[in-house]
Amino acid sequence: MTLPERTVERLSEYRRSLLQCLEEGKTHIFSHELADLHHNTAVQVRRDIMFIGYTSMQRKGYDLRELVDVIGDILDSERGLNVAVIGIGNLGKAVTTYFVGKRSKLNIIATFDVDTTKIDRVISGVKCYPLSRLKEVVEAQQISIAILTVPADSAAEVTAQLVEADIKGLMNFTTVPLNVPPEIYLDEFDMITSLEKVAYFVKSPQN
Amino acid sequence: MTLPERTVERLSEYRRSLLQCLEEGKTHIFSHELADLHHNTAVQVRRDIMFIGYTSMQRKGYDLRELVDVIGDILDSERGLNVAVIGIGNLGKAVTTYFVGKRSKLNIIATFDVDTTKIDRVISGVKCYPLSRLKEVVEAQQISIAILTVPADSAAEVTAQLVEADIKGLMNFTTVPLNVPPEIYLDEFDMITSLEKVAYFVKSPQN
DNA sequence: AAAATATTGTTAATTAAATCACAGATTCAA
DNA sequence: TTGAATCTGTGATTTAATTAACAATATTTT
Ligand SMILES: NC(=O)c1ccc[n+]([C@@H]2O[C@H](COP(=O)([O-])OP(=O)(O)OC[C@H]3O[C@@H](n4cnc5c(N)ncnc54)[C@H](O)[C@@H]3O)[C@@H](O)[C@H]2O)c1
Ligand SMILES: NC(=O)c1ccc[n+]([C@@H]2O[C@H](COP(=O)([O-])OP(=O)(O)OC[C@H]3O[C@@H](n4cnc5c(N)ncnc54)[C@H](O)[C@@H]3O)[C@@H](O)[C@H]2O)c1
Repeated sequence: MTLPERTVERLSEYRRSLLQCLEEGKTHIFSHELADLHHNTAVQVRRDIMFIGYTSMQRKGYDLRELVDVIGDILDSERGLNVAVIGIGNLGKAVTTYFVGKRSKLNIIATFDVDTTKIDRVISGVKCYPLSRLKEVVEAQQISIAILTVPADSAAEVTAQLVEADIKGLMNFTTVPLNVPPEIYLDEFDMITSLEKVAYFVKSPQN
Repeated sequence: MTLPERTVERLSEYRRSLLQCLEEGKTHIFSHELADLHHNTAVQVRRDIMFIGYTSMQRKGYDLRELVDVIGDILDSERGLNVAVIGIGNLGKAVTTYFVGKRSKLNIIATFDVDTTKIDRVISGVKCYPLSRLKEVVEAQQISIAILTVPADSAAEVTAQLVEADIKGLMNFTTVPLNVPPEIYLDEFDMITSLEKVAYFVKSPQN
């Protein structure tokens, strides 16, 4: 059984808050507390947790450590997944720098570019390969996820190469919608849309 | 009447494709063509367009120019909205550089930081102010939207200042969920969640 | 100019997501 | 040790979003 997309997102968000609470020395949390940390209701939290089959200590709230582990069992791959960043410009660099070392189960282990001045450079310990070696490196290093940060006008072409290289999941930062076969999971991570949405709701408030 | 959030997002996406088609010299587009460009069905496209009250030339498809204008009437504010980027590190810099000059109705006109070495520096023509002048500058320059790219551990505090400065909309790039009063529109633009979602669906494919 | 075709706009049906409502479990207070 | 209070887990219900179905209309073909 696969979970609803929104539930997966919320679980990822919950986990971060839970880890934060653990660091602060807490051991348990109530559904309404977790709800308050997110923009969410206690029922929704309980429903999400029900989905993953975890049950709490009655009346004590959820055990933070246990819940974090259960979410990990759901979200993470046991051996972790390897990730590559394609196009190491302003955004690609920021993303790489930021992510390296953050999530133990998602490792950025390679970057790719066509700019010869960037090739072989190392950013936060991650080496930049020429795009021409994409397929070879993806295979050798078992990379399953690509983060696409190339210019919009090469996005389609590079995506074709990623498909060819047998990538399994793709997070698209560019502003053009991509086309991939259905077995590849694609997330359109679109800043312009999000900003325009904010602008719309600023202009036309809900209530 | 305000539109459903998802419809607003799709309209923003459609517009970009429509502008692209215009540049390529096309004048009309069918609902199924627009659907194919996005990950979407023709019915959904027609429904979205119905929402905004535009009707096509029967059988000729939608007039690109007209449709772009109608979407503009819905999404854009007549005089445009002013935007500030808060925290001009790796990500803030990338975002600022990228957005400046892109959308005519959304203008990044100021950035803010606490790092004295960054203050007064100009990035892509946009000046960096000390955060202490936030309220003053927001008011003077009529800034209504903030893009938050400060470190996670100062996010809450800076957000309080943004609320105090009477910002109307907020796009949060940090990894902590924020709390703002309900009249402020908040978009949690969360890369970690998106990447973890990709990882989950790579691990557990849908079909 | 009749028939076949293609496309929209919209009502109705379906599906998915969120919320309500409440029984059961546990704790606390007296 | 009874009763009130608190919190979870979940069936039932509601709401929201998507999809199906099709009449209406314009265009093309014969
Ligand atoms: N910077 C942002 O905040 C931002 C916001 C929204 C969208 N985007 C999108 O993200 C993408 C990257 O933005 P950026 O600001 O980092 O641009 P950039 O120009 O700084 O970086 C692009 C990088 O891609 C490399 N590149 C070019 N063609 C390539 C190819 N075929 N294969 C591999 N690498 C290639 C370039 O050498 C460069 O290093 C763009 O598509 C942009 O639309 C960026
Ligand atoms: N870089 C990424 O790709 C990425 C990805 C996901 C999330 N994020 C989040 O975005 C935020 C920024 O990331 P980054 O990589 O650009 O970090 P960064 O350290 O490069 O930049 C942070 C900037 O904020 C400034 N700053 C610090 N405190 C401030 C304050 N109180 N007010 C104003 N400015 C302040 C710093 O001087 C610095 O210029 C972080 O919260 C991070 O969690 C970044």
